Amino acid sequence: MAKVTLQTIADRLGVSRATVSYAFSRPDQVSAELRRRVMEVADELGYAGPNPTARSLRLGRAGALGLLFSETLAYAFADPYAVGFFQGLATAAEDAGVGLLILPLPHGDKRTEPVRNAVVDAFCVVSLPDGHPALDEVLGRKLPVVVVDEPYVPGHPFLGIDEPAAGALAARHVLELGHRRLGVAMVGLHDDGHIGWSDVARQRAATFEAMRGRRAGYQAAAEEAGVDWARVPFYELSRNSREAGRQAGHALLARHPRPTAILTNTDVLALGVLDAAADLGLDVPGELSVVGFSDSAAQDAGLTTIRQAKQEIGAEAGRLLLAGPPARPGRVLFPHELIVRASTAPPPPEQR
Amino acid sequence: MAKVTLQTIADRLGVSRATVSYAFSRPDQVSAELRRRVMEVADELGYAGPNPTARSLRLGRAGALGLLFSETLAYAFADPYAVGFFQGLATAAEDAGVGLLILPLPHGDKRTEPVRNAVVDAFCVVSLPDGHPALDEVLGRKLPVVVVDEPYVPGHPFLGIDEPAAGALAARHVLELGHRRLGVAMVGLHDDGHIGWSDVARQRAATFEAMRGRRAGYQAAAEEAGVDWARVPFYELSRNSREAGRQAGHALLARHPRPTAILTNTDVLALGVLDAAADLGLDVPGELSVVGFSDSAAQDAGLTTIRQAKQEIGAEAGRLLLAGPPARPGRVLFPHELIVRASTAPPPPEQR
DNA sequence: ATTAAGGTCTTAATTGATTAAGGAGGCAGG
DNA sequence: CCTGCCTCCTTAATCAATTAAGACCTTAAT
Repeated sequence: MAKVTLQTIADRLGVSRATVSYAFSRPDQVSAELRRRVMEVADELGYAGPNPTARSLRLGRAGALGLLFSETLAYAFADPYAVGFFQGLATAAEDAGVGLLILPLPHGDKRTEPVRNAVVDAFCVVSLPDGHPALDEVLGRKLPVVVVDEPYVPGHPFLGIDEPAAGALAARHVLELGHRRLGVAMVGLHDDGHIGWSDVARQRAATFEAMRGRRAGYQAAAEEAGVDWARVPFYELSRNSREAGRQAGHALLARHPRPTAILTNTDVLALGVLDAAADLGLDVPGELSVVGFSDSAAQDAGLTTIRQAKQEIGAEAGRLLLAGPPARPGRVLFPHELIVRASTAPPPPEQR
Repeated sequence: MAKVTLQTIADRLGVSRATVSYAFSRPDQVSAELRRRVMEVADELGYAGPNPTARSLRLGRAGALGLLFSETLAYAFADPYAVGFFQGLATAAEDAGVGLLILPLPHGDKRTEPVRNAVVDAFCVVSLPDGHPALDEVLGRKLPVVVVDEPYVPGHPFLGIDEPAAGALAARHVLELGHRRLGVAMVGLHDDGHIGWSDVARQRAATFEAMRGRRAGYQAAAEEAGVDWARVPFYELSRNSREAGRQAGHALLARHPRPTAILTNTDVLALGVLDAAADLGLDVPGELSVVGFSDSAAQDAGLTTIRQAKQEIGAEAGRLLLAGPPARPGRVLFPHELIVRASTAPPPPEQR
């Protein structure tokens, strides 16, 4: 019951290892009769087929794409946006017949061996904070890399949306409806677990590039409309969950004067804000407007949101990595659009 | 710019390859000075670090777990139950510092090379139909395997719930409330894309073992309560989506006499049935009771459902595969429980 | 009969590392 | 001075395959 290799079979049959290899991988190179006997002996010995690792080594292809998420996987898959992206990527991988190796980013510490030891042909990096050690590790592997959403790495393809523009689009929507008392709830700005109010300095210091840009878009649109951003209550979350959104909603809606429009970072958060509004008996959109982001969980709730092509981004990432070398570096920005549903309307008249 | 290996560095420095290997993997075996020079030259040559494939071959460990879903990945991740399971598994993998290699099951045909060539230490198989060729391929690899949900493979650990009991529990709940006019909407019985009514013969011939068992539980409970199962309208779906559930709901609710209780296979389907009820202006639970399954998307909608420990199952699967050999075969059944929420109530009095 | 062409199998190089065992040199203790 | 023990490095086996090139034999064409 020891290890069975090609050689074991070859010895049994008194032929060379090469012949057995051919019998498996190139049947026409071997007589039908011998091939039959090879298979017979293989079966008898319980041979598991040519060892994929050895094969990979010899062929120089791993047959897998490495995938790196910033978050714990358990958390990433709770986010409909991530799931959408993942579906796109998975489809591309499927079409190419390669696997998707999901790499863990160990919790707090910087143990990055999984990245160093990953048997993959290329990496797809999604939403890593600036300067995350795993990114260096990935770049050190000298394999093709594409980055999705953040951070932009000069010299490698980047896929995402124009975050400042998208943020501004969301903000401008409520501003144009006449809102002046804004509130913001955002997740994924920093990596430090902070939950609560953030001043402008902290907002600008966000370590996640995409969210930093999105927020800058909010601010730009607000200031363009004459709103003093420093006065806009800004609640930061560390988890993207409906419950977190509700918490932020309660915090924001307890302010005096109460915001008439709340911008959120994700649809899931927006749903939580809607919950908070419901808790307080506030009419949406009559007394409060809420805007989500991603159009990932917005439809059923009638949420106004920014739609981004998550699946397309995933599919394109896969294509770039699987189509060989000519993936030229630079940012590829995908379209986004404002989807107006039933969660936004002009502010009540008495609110100006 | 050719390939840089340990040997390249060794040659440059006039030392042996082994020394360079030690410099990377066992710093204490080499003088600090030499190690410094090794790193320097490695840097200079753009060495990407010890080749993981070669390393894997030599060490005999792949550092990854293979994961096989029956469905297209794009589809699997639309299912909250699958996501929950996956979270559990991912957490276990993360703790062990191994990756998760998601393998594509090519669409229609039986191209199973991805399974044959997967560089993994073990396989986790989830919800494959009876006799799926990929399963044979997996077993042929002679690696540790655990099967989740289906199909049971003698000689390998199996994780899941007691499906017939869980199905019976769901059915008995509405039967005990007094319902006699049942309707059923199920997905994932067959692999053939069929959508529409199914007679008992077809129901029993389902190729997915778990769903077959669950359905048998429904039937057993119904007959126990004196309901003629052959008369219970049974609508089969091929996709687990809210839209599919709505379609089934409309079909079932158009029957005369109209069912007063609808059992569904998944929470997502149940949500769709609720949509259909809303379309028809039916009061739930006043005029119609609906039961979901999995407690994966039921909470917000106030859905009565069967809760199963998805994450625990995933975590346990990971543990079994990563803890080495002593995973003894046999079925491990996880607990399930009935969660009664606001979607079930006694039938309206005039309905008997 | 000679040569060419196939068909079938073998030889041997190659893929890129890890690691047990051993050798050389330096230093301290007896 | 000899011995033993380190420290640092080398030798060489090993992991399990793939594949170009060549050897050998048979058959068919010229």
